[in-house]
Amino acid sequence: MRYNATTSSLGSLEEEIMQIIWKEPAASVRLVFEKIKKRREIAYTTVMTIMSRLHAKGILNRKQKDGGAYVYAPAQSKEKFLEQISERVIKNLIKNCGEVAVARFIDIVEAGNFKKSAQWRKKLKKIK
Amino acid sequence: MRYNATTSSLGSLEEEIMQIIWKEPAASVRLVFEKIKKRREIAYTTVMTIMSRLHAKGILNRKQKDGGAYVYAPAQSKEKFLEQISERVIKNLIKNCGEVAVARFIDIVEAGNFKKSAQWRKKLKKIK
DNA sequence: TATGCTATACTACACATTGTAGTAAATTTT
DNA sequence: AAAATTTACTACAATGTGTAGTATAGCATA
Repeated sequence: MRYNATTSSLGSLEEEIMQIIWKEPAASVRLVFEKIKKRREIAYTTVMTIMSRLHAKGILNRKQKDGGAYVYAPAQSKEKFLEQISERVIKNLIKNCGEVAVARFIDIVEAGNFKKSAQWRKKLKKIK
Repeated sequence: MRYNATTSSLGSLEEEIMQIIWKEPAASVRLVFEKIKKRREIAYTTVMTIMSRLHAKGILNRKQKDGGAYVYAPAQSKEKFLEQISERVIKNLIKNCGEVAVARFIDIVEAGNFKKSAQWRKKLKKIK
């Protein structure tokens, strides 16, 4: 276990569940459970606990499907969520590491090849 | 307590101690203890425990001052250390958040004003 | 309507990390 | 040798996360 650390702000199971829910934005515990169960052994209640916690954290919304089981939905789109995390992580990183972080970032982006690189390349260009 | 999260990879006391040691790169527990003690109540052994852990993690080196107390020194310069953290955090962030992180980062840097902004601005320019 | 399946709530435990510090033993200083 | 310091060892609390059992409540069907 362990070694989320440093960024995602979600644990591994939390992450796994969110990935499922973003694809299936109105999911019951059962549904999520079944999907995970296909891959590995896990208890229904484990999934339920995590989804409850995600709800308690405001990451998942839920509503009762006329009296029945809860239907969970992401409180934010995946995009928005990742944006928030990015924002938090980056600001924190810059606060702690300052210029070093900025320099490092540029190097990494320079070196990496991303799918939509054209897009941010354009953005980078704008910064004279 | 708590709420380091997301970046520093060091706890608050660990951080505090490292800041002292980077300024005073050959410090005994006693010295660090005295500095912290000036500001707030803390036990000698608390400082010692953390410095031992920092040593166990490879963040601090130590050597015996001819038989006497340990003298601790940062294993890496502050610069190098921050660089490593930055590297780890950024790569992880990009892995998790991809383009979103890159875009967000650029916006944040654009908006912020840093001391040595000229320096990285020059770097940014190079990326056509 | 009684019974049983399903969902939910509640509770609990393990383990890692970090802050906190006491105690005992070793070593240095006086 | 006595006193003071340093270290090693141990311990505990709080938090976050993964894990899951149990009990209860509610719906569905026999």
